[in-house]
Amino acid sequence: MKDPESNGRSRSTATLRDVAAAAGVNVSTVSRVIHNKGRVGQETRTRVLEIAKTLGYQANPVARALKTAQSSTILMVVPQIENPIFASAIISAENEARRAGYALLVAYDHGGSAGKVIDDISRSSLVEGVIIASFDDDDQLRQTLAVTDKPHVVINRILPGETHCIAIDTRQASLIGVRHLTGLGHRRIGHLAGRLGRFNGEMRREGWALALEEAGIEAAPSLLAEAGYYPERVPEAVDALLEAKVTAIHAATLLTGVAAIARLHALGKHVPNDVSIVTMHDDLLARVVYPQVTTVQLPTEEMGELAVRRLVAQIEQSHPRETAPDKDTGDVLLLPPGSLISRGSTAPAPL
Amino acid sequence: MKDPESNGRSRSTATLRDVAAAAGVNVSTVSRVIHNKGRVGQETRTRVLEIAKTLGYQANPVARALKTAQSSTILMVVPQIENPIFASAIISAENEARRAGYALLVAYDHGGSAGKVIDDISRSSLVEGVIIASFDDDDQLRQTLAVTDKPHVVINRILPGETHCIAIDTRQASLIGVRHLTGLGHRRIGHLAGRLGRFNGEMRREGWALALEEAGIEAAPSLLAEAGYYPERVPEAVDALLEAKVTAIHAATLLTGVAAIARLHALGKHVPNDVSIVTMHDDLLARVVYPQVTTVQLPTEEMGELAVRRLVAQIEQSHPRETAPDKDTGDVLLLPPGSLISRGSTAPAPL
DNA sequence: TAGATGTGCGCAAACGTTTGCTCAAAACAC
DNA sequence: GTGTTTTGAGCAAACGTTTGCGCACATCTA
Repeated sequence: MKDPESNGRSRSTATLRDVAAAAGVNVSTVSRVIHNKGRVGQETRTRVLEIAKTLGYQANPVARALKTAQSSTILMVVPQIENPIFASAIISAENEARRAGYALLVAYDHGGSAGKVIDDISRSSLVEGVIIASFDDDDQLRQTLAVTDKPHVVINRILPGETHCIAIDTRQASLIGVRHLTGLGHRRIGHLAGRLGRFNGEMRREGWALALEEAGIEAAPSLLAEAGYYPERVPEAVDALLEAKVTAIHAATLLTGVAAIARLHALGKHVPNDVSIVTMHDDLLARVVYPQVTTVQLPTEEMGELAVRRLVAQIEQSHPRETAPDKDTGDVLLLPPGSLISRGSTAPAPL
Repeated sequence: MKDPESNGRSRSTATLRDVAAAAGVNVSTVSRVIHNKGRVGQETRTRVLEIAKTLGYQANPVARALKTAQSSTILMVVPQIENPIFASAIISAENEARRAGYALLVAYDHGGSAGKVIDDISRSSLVEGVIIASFDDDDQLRQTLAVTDKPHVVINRILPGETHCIAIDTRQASLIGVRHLTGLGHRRIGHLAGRLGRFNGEMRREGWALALEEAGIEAAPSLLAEAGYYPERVPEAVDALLEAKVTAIHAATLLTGVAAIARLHALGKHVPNDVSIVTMHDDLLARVVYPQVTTVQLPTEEMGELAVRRLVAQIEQSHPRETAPDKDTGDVLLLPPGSLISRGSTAPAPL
């Protein structure tokens, strides 16, 4: 404040002006050199570059953001962080963002509406786009998105009417999982459902029903029990399925699948001899319990990565950068699941 | 670009100038009103405030950051996000940061050195401080911190020589857990160790040894098996402990504790009748397996929250804000663990 | 040799704030 | 009524960039 010159050099990083002065050129020249933009002579270019390096020049991202109105920051809102699906999506998103030169803000939507979170953050920070995963219902989410005029992509679900969504085809994942069971000779296969009436809950239920249909089995209502994402609701649901004499359970989420195994243990049932369990998403959790869980891989990392890729594409098409525009701007995207990982929780149906 | 006036109003949010113009005052006056700084007449103040509201004025955080050299952004680097300890620390940190008016960048240190990550991000974004959790060894981490001239606080470990560290007293947590076992009459208590030689690994081992000592039991080397944080190393370690005829195992982490239970199951041992298991950190995971895991609560959320509080205190003392300086700037902090949660994985020692 | 075309670079305005200075008017003291 | 303090608000510089414009000089073409 009192001695800007020396302050600028001693305390903080060198500024464009410092470099310019040292190189005996104008700041604009330095700027052009840095960005490889405009015409600059070869010798000045190398000289400037060299001086910039020795001075350790680092462009001030804030100043750049102010001038260009691009903050290179994106926001990702998730409803849970402990959910391994989101955890892995976050990791891959952060990575991809960094690679694309963006910083990723991660916010946690406390079960409340995501809108408030976005507002809060947009107020204190300038975000250029939002990746949003939310458990809000369709209308609520649409409303949230309507308020935010920024580019956005919705992940982990398809929001009808919304152009940019990336979800995983969990119907297909369910189909694969349940087919494995029918292939093992199971006929009475229960579905430990996620939240019915919501996108993912329904998709999974449909996949289960489809597989049964394929095998010529009726998807009786008694074979369906809802537990949402809440392990504490699992015991009751499992008990209901046992009541229906199932020999196998297809769990909509890894967590509830594991909880189901625990419940069966507690009841003295053997997994997989008495009851087989199959679920989806292959995470560490599937491998630390006994028996290890048969599951269907879900491309969660791909989802996170693609989300930022698409978001960045949107952002940069509104204010084009130097990079060639990515063609990858399809609309709704439903990623196919990976393959089935057969582990100890499934076995042929008892005779 | 071509018509800044209308652009400013129509496209983006209203600017300070817009408000000033509408109120018939100078921008500086508006600025002062917004910040409650300097002398402004009562009537102008209310008028400006009103106009600002109807125009939906939102201060541009980037411009402010440029002028004040405060970006109100902090960075948190963690080595794992799927580790429930970090996950909960992240959540609480993000929350506290938001409350304090800061945005939280979360980055994932890919097992590599944290230094590179910090560099990367600092380049693209202006962070004012860093919260860092790292598995790097002491020297490496010290080096990383030395390069970064920003305020920082280290969490999840005590780094000797570093002033701002917040860790959890896992020695005490181990002590509590193992005491529970000795209280149940166990005499042969194995320790499924974390990474020995590292802060947390050692603390936990020490706590275990201490509790044994208290009970007049020798901490024989055969009672110690290292598995790090890696579930895949657990089976072998558990087998070694069984070889040593343990009746109880104290696992250094929740994850390896759960994996130990799985291994015992696989071997046909009953938990807790044959072998009791106690571990630490009470997370969802502890409650979705069978039997549910006896564990010691860890104040991980408090750690995250305190970390940003301390960091913010550091930041604001270097360039004071209007808020009164928090007194809470003690140095190394070792948070006491919570209480023992007794669940199904522990039982009295077999006779 | 004169014009036309390029090339390399400086000038200065802008992005939206914050803040020290200045100064007129209002309020007070005597 | 004059002189002094206080109050309210405008002016303008600055934060570190980016970029359109323009100018001087070099290079070509006829």
